[in-house]
Amino acid sequence: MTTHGQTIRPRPLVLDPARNVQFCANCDARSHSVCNAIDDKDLARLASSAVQVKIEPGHTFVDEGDTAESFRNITAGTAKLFKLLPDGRRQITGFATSGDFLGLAVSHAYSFSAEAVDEVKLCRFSRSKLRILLDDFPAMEKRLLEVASNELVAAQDQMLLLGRKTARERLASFLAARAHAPQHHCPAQAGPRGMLRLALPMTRSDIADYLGLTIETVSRTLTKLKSEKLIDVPNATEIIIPNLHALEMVASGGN
Amino acid sequence: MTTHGQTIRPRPLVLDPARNVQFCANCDARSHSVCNAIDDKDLARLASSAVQVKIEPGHTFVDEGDTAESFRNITAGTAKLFKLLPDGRRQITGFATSGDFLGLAVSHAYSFSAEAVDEVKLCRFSRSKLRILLDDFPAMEKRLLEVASNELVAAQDQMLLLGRKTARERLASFLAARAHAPQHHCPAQAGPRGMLRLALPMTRSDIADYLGLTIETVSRTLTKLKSEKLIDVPNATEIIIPNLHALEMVASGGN
DNA sequence: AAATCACCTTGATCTGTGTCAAGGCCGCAC
DNA sequence: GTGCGGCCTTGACACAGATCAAGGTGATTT
Repeated sequence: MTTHGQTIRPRPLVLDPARNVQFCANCDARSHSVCNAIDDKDLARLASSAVQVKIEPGHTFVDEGDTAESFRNITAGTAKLFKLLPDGRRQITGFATSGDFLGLAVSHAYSFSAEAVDEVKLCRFSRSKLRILLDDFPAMEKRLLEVASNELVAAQDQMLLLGRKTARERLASFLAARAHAPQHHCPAQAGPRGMLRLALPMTRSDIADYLGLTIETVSRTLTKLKSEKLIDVPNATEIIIPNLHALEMVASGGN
Repeated sequence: MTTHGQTIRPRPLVLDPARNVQFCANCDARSHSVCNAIDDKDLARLASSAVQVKIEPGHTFVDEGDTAESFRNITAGTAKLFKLLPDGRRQITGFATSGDFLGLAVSHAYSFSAEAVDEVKLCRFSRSKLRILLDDFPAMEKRLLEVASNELVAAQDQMLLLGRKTARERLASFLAARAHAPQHHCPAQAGPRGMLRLALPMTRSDIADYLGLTIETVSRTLTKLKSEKLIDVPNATEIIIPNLHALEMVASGGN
C-alpha cells in the first residue's frame, strides 16, 4: 500500500548491569507495562534479562514469519504492527507505544511485522530468558494474561470498525480512541478547557492502512470533519478535538 | 443486520457431584480446552466448580455490557460472538465451538454478546471459583495465556481480511480456515480422497456479519466460486472443497 | 532562495459491493 | 397435500469509497 522502510537489524546498546538497573528503575514504561509485576528488589533480575535497543523511524524490527526468538517491550516512541498480502496490500493491526508488549504469540513464528513510526526505544528479551522470568515471577504471567485479554477486547472493537463502520465513523473512532489514551495527547496542553490536542505521529497512509481505507478517503474525511467543526487540523500531525463527546457520537453511528 | 434471538436465561442442569466428575472425565472438549491443564486426580475440583448448561438455538446467553460474573467453556455446538452498533449493525467476531473459552476479559463487563447457532452445551464457572481454580492450578493460567495468544493471532488475521480483502478472498479465507479445523468437517466423510466436506451450521446472514459483507454478496460470491469449480454447494449448510490448495490461493489474493 | 522530495489535499471518474425488489426452495404445521 | 414462514438466490440499480490524476505544502539540502 505504501513505501515500507527497509529491514535493518538494530545494534543493541551495550550497557553495564548497574546502569541497567537504573534504566529499569527510571523507566517511563514500567508503571504501565508488564514489568510492574516485578518488585523493586528484583529489578536486577529483570534488568539483566533485557537488552535495550533504539530503532530509527521507518526501520522494520520484526518480520512476519521469522522465528520468534525475542519478545519486546516498548519504552518510548510509536511502532506500527502490520500484516501484508502477497500483492502488497497492508493492514496495520495496531500502533504500539510505551508499555506495550510485542510477540505474545505462543507459536514460534511472528504473526506480524513491526516498524518504527518515530524513534522507538524498547527492551528485548530472549524467549528463554523470558520463560525463566515468567516461571520465577508468576505475577508477571498474570499481567501478561491481563494484557492479552485487553488486546483481545481492542481487537474485537477494531473488527466492528473494519467490518461495519463507514469511513466517517472509522476516523471518529480512531481519534476518539486516541483521545482516551493520555499518552497520545500533545505535550503542550494549553488552550481552552475541554479541548484536546492529539499527536498523530503516523502518516495518512498508516492511518488508512489501520482503518481499511485509502489515503485519499482519510484526507477527505478529515477535511469534512473539520468543516463540521468536529475537529480542527492545525497541521498534518496534530488534531484538536473541541468536543470529545460529539466525536464519540459520530464514532458509534449515532448521527 | 438480522433478526436476533431473544434473550432467555437458561436454567442450569442440576447434577450430583459424582456425575459431574464423570461428565468432566468423558468431556469431548477436555482434550483441546483449558481444562486439560488439570490432571485426572484433580478432576473433582474442576467438576465441582462448573455448572453444565444447555442452550437452545437462537438464544442469547451472554449480553455485551452485562457485568461479567461468569466464564464459559463450550463443550458442544457452535455459538456466535458479536458486537452491535446502536442502529443494529452487527459484527460477528468469531464462532466458538467445543473447547473454546468465553469471557477472557479482565474487565468486569462483557465486551461482546453470544448466541447459540445450534444446540450449545457449555460449562459455566463463576468468577470467584475460576479465580480459585487458577490460583490452585497455575498450569491452567498458562493455558489461558496460550489460548488468548492464539486468539490474538486469529483476530489479526481477521483484521487483514476485513480491512483489505475482497468479497471473493473473504469467502475463500473463511472456508479454508474452516477446512483446517477437523471439528467443522462433516461427519460422513466419504467421497474421493482430497475432497473436504464442510458443515456450515450458521446462516448466510451470520457469515455475512462475520465477513463484513451482506447476505446477497455472500450468496452471489458462493455461486461464483461454485461456477468456477473451486467449491461445490450441495445444500445451504454444506460446502465441498475439491482442492483446498486452490482455495487458499484465492484466499491470499494470489488468485 | 531555489531545487528536491515526501507527504498531503482536492477533483473527476470508476467500480465493487450495498440496497431494493422479486421469486425460489424446503421443512413444518395442520 | 397445501399453505406458511424462514432462508436463500438472482436481478436491476445506486452509491460510498477506490482509483487516477493534478497540484499544493513544508522540511531539508545545497
